Formats: sequence, C-alpha cells, structure tokens
Amino acid sequence: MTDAADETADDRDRGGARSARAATIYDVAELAGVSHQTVSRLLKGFPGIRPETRHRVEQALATLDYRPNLSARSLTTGRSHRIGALTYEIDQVGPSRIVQGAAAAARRAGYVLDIVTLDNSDENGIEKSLEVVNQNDLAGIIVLASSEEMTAAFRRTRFRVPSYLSADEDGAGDPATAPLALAMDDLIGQLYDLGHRRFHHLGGPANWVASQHREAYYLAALTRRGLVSSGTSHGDWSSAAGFAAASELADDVTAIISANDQMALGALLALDQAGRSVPGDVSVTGLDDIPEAAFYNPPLTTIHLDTIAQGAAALTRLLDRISPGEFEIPVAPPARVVVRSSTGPAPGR
Amino acid sequence: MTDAADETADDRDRGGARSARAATIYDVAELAGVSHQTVSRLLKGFPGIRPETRHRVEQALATLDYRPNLSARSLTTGRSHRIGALTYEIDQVGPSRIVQGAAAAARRAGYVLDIVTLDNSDENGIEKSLEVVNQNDLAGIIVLASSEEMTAAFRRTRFRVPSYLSADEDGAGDPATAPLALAMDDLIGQLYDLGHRRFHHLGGPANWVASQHREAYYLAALTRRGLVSSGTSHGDWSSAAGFAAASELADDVTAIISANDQMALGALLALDQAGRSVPGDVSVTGLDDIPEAAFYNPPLTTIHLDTIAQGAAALTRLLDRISPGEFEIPVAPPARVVVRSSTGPAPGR
DNA sequence: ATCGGGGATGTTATCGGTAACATCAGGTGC
DNA sequence: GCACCTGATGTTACCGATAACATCCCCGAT
Repeated sequence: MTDAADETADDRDRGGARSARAATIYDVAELAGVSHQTVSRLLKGFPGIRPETRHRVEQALATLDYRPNLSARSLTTGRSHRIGALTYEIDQVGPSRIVQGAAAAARRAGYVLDIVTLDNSDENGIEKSLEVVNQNDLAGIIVLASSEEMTAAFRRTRFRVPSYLSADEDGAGDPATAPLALAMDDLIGQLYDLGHRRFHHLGGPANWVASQHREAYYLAALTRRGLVSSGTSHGDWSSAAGFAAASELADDVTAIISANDQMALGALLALDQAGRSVPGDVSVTGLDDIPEAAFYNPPLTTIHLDTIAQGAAALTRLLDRISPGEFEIPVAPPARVVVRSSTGPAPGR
Repeated sequence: MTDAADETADDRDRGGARSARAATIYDVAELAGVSHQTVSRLLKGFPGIRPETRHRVEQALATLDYRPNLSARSLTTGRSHRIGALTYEIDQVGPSRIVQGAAAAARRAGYVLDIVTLDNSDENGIEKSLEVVNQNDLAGIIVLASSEEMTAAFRRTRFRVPSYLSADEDGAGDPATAPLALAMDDLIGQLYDLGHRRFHHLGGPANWVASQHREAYYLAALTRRGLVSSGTSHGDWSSAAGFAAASELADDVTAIISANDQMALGALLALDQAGRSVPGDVSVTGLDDIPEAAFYNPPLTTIHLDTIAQGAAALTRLLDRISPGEFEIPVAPPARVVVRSSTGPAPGR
C-alpha cells in the first residue's frame, strides 16, 4: 500500500458516487418545452430569443445541471480543444515551470494540455511519442523542450494539425539579439570587469537545443572580449553532473559559468570539498534563477528567467496558429543578471 | 519576443503544414470495397474476417493513413479517456514528480491527464477548478495534492465520474503504520541515539494534508521516546520559509526536522550565516530526497520517497475505480532514511 | 434437393451536439 | 385585405464512430 494512493474510508464512499446520466440539450429542451435547437442557440449566445423563452430554458438548464458533452461538440465542430505537449523531464524545475505556464495559458484560452513526457532513455521514444500525439485528435501540437533528435523528428513528421516547436527556454539562438544572450553578455562582462580571464562552461546535454544556445551565448560573450573558453563540460542538467565536472577542473579557471542552477550547485559542493573557496578562488554562476538558488551556500549569482511567462508565450504562439489573430502573444520580461555571493573579484586582484 | 516562443523560419513553414482532412472509416471502407462496419470490426480486433478482406482493409487503412476520431468514439461509447488532475504548485519538485508518475501511468493505460494547476493566491479557486474539471467530459478526476480546503470542497462536490482524492505524498496519516511514519521514526531514532533531545520541526503549510501527516509522524516519533517538540514553524515549502524559520530558532535546539528538502536548504544557509555549524552544533534533515539534496552543503540527510511511483499508484487507484479489476495497483517501494553529512552527534557528546 | 445454421458482411439507429433550412405568427406596405 | 418580410422557433441532416439487427451465402445433414 502506497502512501500517495491512500485515503480514508470516507473518500472511498464518495469517490464512487456519481449521477446516473448527464443531461443533454434534448432533456433541457423537453423540460423547458422548446426544441433542442433553441437550447443550443441560447448556449451559444444567440441574441434573438424571447425573454420569456430564455428564462424557461435557463431554468431548465439549472434544474438539470446541464454540462455540455465536449466529445459531441468537437465531433460536429470538427475541432477539439486539446493541445498535445511534448516535453522532457518534467521534474526538472525549468521545464516544469514552462509546462506550468503553457498549461495556464491553454486553460485561459479554453484549451487543455495533454502532456507527454519523453523518456530520455528510450531511443526511438521521440518518433513513438510524436505518433501518439498525432493520433489523438488535437487542436495543436507543441514541443516544449527539444533536442536535436526531437527537432529532426519533428521536421520529418507531417502533422495534421498546427504544430509549434519551441526552441526551449533559450530562443532564436542568435547571440546578437536573443534576450538571454544579452543577459549572458552582461554576466560575462561583470566577471571580466572583476578581473576574470579564464572561464569554464558547464553545459547541458550536447544535443539539447537549449544547451547549444546557452553555450553559444557564452562563447560569443567571451569572443567579444578577446577571450578563449577553457572548455565546456557537458552534463545532464543535474547537480551530480555539475559536481563531476567541477571536480576535474583546470587549476587556472577562475569562473565557472553553468548552464543551469542545479549543475552550479554541484560545482559549489565539489569546489568546497576540493578546498577552493567560492567566490575567493573561483566564481560560480548559474542560469534560470530557480527559487532555491538564492539559498545555495553561497547564494548563487545567476540569470533570472521567467520560465512561466515563456511557457505561456510559446503556447500562445501555437494558439495563434490554430486560430490566427484571436490571441495576443504576451511579451515576457527579459532575462536579467541577479548578482548574489557566488561571484567576486578574480583571485589576486 | 520571447525566447521560448522563438523559432527558425523553417519551423514556421512546417508548423502550418497539415493534411486537408483526416480519413474516416467510411473513406477506408469505400477504398477497400467493404462496409464501414467491417472496417470498424477489424479495428476492434474482431476475429471473424476473411483474410483476403482483412488484407484489403489493412491496405486501405495504410494508404489513407487512417487515425480514429476520438471524439466520435467517446461520443458513442459514452466514455472518454481523459482524466482530470488537480494539483498545487507544479513547479515544486515533489508534486511535479507525482504528476509525472501519474501522467505516465495514465498514458500506459491509454488515458491522458488533463492537469489543472491551482493558484494558491486564488481564494475560491478550488471550487472553480473543481467546476471546470467536472464540466469537461472526463473518465475520472484525481486530486494529487490536497489542502484542507481542497478536501472539504472535494467532499462537497458531486462528481459525475469516478473521483479520487490522494492524500498527497504521505498517505493514511496513521503514525503507526504509514510507511513514511516508519521512516520518520527511524530518522528520529537515529538522532536520538546520537544524543539529540531538543527537536524542532519545519512544517509545510498548516492546511496541507501532507504537512499535517508529516508533522504527526514527527510528533509521534518524539512522543514514543518521551520527548516534547521544541515547536513547529509552518512554511510554504520554500527555501525562503526554511531560512526565515531557522533564523529565529531557539538556542537549545540541536536537531531540525524539515518536512521537505527545500526548506532544509534554507535552514542550512540561515544556520551558517548565524555561525552555527551543521552538523557540529545542529543537525538538519530533509524529506523527499530530491536529486539536489545530495549536493547541498553539507549533503542532506533526508528520507527518500519515490514520488513518481506514488503518483503512478494514486492514478492506478483511480483507474481501478473507473474500470474495476482491470489494472494492477503497483506497490511503491517504502520510504527510507538516507544518511548524509547534515546530521551528527549532538554537541557535547 | 431442401432446409438449417453459422460465419462474413451489410444496414440502420444512435450518441449529443451544430448548421442549414423550414415554418409560423405577427406586423407592415400598398 | 393580401402579399411580404422578419423575428422566433422547430425540423432535419450531419459529424464519425459503435451497437444491434438484418442479410447473404455456403455447407452439411436429412
């Protein structure tokens, strides 16, 4: 017996309880003494209905506790209100907040998200998952976190509904214009001004679009200052990966730029165990600004991203594709550097 | 323009592309020269079809790339394959993994999860959300993280489909038998053996069922040993709350038992800033064993919970209610104590 | 040769909505 | 006073599947 699955006996009784059969517009029509079409019209907000008739129908609606049958509705209208969302690793804080934002945006627009989590370990999971979402009758398909493989599979697949491939939390990937690139440049610039010259990057998985963008921004910011990166270690976004990477760091590196906060946490611990002080000997930065980052020890300097807003924006773009012009695409606040205590002057300055 | 919403021009082209109209069983039937019913039978695995006919139909199926219209199917069968899931705060690691487990279990059984995230700030959000899920035609409704208010609202509501109220990650709440209670007793016992006598609890929100259970287990474990708790500080599961609570801790407390790992992280930082060493002066424990907990500084002693399995188990119980006997309810591995470096002998021992 | 039976397949009704068209009553114009 | 228009409402068809019932055909038993 599992904890989560547990319940009181009371629950059990209530859980099974339910009304016999849901009322249809025909039931309502009969009770109100009108035709089912009149009911349908009223439900759709059609204006030309006599006040008295309207009242009778509304009464009947309430009496029978009418709820529309969505299957029937989407059968006739030919469009459902479900959106298929593909994502990796929903338990990672970044992606999960993106999903949260997307789900909220969908709900506001009267849609629901059908979330399909991809299993990292499954080789042909992508194709299979794309197949699954494509089978169901969806209003649209959105990919919220993408790898190279995902991108390729997505391009190959012919979807029968509008689809949208979000480039993860990073964006266009253009180091000159992407908001995150600007923030990254700002971050590197601040460290440069503090005297740092040897930088190392803790990247995400090499095949993730987000990793690629983040690394590109990092490299661009270095190049702009005439610096060459000490190297990039690719991890899997986990603290364990950050720990491992930081354990075998070159001695001359004074600044570690991590592609997310969790890996930075691992790096923090590895450095501490190696007897190197942060920020005395090495400065460490994160990316995302998850809520915990402010409570790492030392509190983490990072780049704040509004992932919820990004998820909402991505979903709204899909909605715009489903019914153009109907939705206003929100502008997310730009990424910004948050300076805390994990960064400081380069040693010897 | 938001990062997440961004894409290459290439995406844009493909995104809009889609086939004109999906093939129906009638299209397939016509192409194969049979009746639509024959197609339907074949799709349902009806055995009595001549091999030659079967072949023709399968050919047509493939040619037209047939996909069933789920709306039509659930309209006739009278049952959908969507499950409404209500949860708080999907960005918290614990709940989000529960959702992940539930979603995976649902998908395996051929259902999809329609996730509704409750807004904490919204006072009557619960009623409204219950209303929303109850409106849609769902196969079942599950509540994955519950507060007292949620529990009450759930009991008041008359659902038209099977419903299930998971008692969050904790379970029955019986301090004598719940697996988590056993682990908590083990944890307290180990600290007791290390000489700790003054314990303080960092609890979750007072109205959360999970908080109540966790605190009850904590108190029961103390009582069993003739101890009295120094007190409970109720936080909102966040590191910030843990930080605040630990900042005003009584001097004689030597062990802080947090109800989740994030709050423990906050406590760790607060103690460090107050000049109290962990575990030299104070021992700190978490709960959940999120992946990052092993990389806190010091690495956190905590109770490992398989939240993904719990989510799957909870969902399977709902499925069992939807179609009894068809699903096997998995048994999740029990909770267990994971000793790391944030705990040690009480000072002066 | 005829009838019965059962396997393979076809026909029709149905689910609960929406859309298109039909009807009906009352008021207006001439 | 009658044709006509229009606003309110009713009727019918249809979406794409499944279920129930009907039919057809072939084969063996009598």
